[in-house]
Amino acid sequence: MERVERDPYGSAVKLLAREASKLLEEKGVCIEERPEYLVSPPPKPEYGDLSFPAFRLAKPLGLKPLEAAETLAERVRAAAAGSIIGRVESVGGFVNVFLDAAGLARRVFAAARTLSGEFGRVPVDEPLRIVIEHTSANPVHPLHIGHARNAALGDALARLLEARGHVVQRRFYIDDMGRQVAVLAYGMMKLSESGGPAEPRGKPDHWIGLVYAITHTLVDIKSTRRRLEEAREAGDEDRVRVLQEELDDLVGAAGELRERDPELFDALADAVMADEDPEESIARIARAYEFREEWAVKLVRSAVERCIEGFRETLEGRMGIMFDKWDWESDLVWSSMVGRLLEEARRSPYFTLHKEAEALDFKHLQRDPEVRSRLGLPETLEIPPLILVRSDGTTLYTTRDIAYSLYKFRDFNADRVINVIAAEQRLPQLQIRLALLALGYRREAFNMIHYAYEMVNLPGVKMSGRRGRYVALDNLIEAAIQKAGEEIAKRNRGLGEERTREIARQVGVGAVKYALLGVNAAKPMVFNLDDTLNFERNTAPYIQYAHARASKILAKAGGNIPWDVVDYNAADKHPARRRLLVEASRFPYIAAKAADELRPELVAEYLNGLAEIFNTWYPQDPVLAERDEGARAYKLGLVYLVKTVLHNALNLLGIPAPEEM
RNA sequence: GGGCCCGUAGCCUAGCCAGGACAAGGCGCCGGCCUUCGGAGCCGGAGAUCCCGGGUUCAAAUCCCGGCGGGCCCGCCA
Repeated sequence: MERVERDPYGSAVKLLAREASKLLEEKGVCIEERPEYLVSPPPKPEYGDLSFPAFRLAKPLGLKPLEAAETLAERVRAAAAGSIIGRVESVGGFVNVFLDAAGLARRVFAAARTLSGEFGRVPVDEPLRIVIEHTSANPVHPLHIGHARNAALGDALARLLEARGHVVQRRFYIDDMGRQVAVLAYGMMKLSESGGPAEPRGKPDHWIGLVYAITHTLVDIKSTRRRLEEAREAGDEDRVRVLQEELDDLVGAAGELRERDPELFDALADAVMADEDPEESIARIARAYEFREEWAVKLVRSAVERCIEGFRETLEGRMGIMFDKWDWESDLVWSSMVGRLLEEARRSPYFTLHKEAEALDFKHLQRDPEVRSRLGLPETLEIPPLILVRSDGTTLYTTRDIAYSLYKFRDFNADRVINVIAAEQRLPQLQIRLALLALGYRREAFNMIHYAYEMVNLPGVKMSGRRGRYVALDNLIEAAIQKAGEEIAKRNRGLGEERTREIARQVGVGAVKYALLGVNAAKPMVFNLDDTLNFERNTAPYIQYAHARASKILAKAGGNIPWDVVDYNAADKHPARRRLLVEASRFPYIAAKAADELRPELVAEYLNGLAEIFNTWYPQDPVLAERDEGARAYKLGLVYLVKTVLHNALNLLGIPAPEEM
């Protein structure tokens, strides 16, 4: 049991790659740093299960392409004894490998059987301690679909890395020191002063979002009116026109907001309009909070806590995306961590004064060739000096983020920190790494990864948190669950109301996650709810359905598989059966690759392919009707393998796999 | 002005970093399959200047150079 091979397929890949490397090494040449990348499944089944383009080796070995392929094939044949590599052919410069299906099945079945929920985990030799910070949405409005992409990615990365044996910590950064939070707090203050409804109605973050949007819009209306007034007095026609347009737009937004809660809106409107200078009131709250004055702490924290409560309901409660730590930006400042960082900055050779403000200048640092190559800096990129402290003595977001970056390394004794943050934050993320270098934190700078993802748009929706124009993630998920429930009800097999609801939740949430994870993070995407809810191919429900079918076949067989009588020679007797075995065996290899390359979409793509192959196979090669005892046992073993892989792979993406649906 | 990302059938996506065997799937469209373990299914068909132009190579969707189109970023905002 302890000697079970976790990844037989991967071993075959490695054997092929190793023989190619050795061949080159013996000749004293070195071209490909990792020949493993050259091993791939060939385009046609008659070419075998694995192929290696041996043309590459021809020139360095001083051979003709066909000779090189034959030489390598010969070596692989010799090395293949006792492995799952069967026939090895040399065709047109390729080395094609046919796996021994019976041997492969024997090993993979044993692995799936003994490892079960752990099957697919291939631990690295030297596990790392890795922090993943993700989602970290501004706590002033509900989460939307963009945050969902962030959360789904962060969670999937964490799961993938854990499956690789790394020790992972998930953190959420609560950015409570920005102006946006001060605006929200101001709104809350005015609300309680005016005796308006000061307690959340409905989900707390939705309510907070409304208070924030109303307050922000009212404050903007007030200041726009004032500027309009000034422009009129100055007789600046063009400016008057522009401001008038802006004001009309704001008033329109205010109208929309009022419709959502007239009582709340009117209470806030009266209070804000009565304020001489809202901007100053907001700035006062921000300052008082930074200096930890009790009234401000109470005010801000209670508002932000409500919003966070809503976030947790959505992320942890609904989506199953859990966090280990919730870090408050304000704690960093109050704890003097930011202060100490500034001390260090002032002693740095890169410290400079930019006008009145304290700053770091990276001009010299970015010429360092190692810095350039490791951070991937383009030659001509001009990185602006990074202001650390305003001339009024207050800190900036990025300053605090530098302190936070160090904190993440220290608090968890981390080897690596991955920040899942929108692609538009590239420059500030780069500046943080440069700042760490400037302060002498090389290890941290080179081990902090910005995992950038592009925007998610909803068709026909222009989002604006400040104006309250957004589609909340809760509503999208709700729609997905609703639709899933209808589909389940259509099939109507007396699952019972509660069970139906639970499965609908798993299917709906899974569909949303899969849609977000299936596309490479570097691509901007349009989230089309109709497509997501289509539940056809290339969706989570399609894959979950295959899993449910597999589960059902096993259940009908009585729940246990007669492993003792499995006839492994049955593996090769049917083309679709054989193909399914090979594809299912690829899982540990794929999971390891997806983890090492931080690419959850590889798992998503793999899952879809496996489900498809399973769906092709089972109607043409029935399991339960099989008369031969050994073959039937083999097929049950295969179904078990597929079910295990589907389950575990979905789990890597944070998607549940119901037994029935 | 500079930098980064993206550009593959009507639409969406994989392949690009690590160049190789007829560019792989999905949606939509057309045609089949409910007498077989649940049809959220299966089988078949039509549909592609891989944005354009050069270059490197035995071989380019993939690498290099130059363009074009779209997105994002260049605040004492966050």
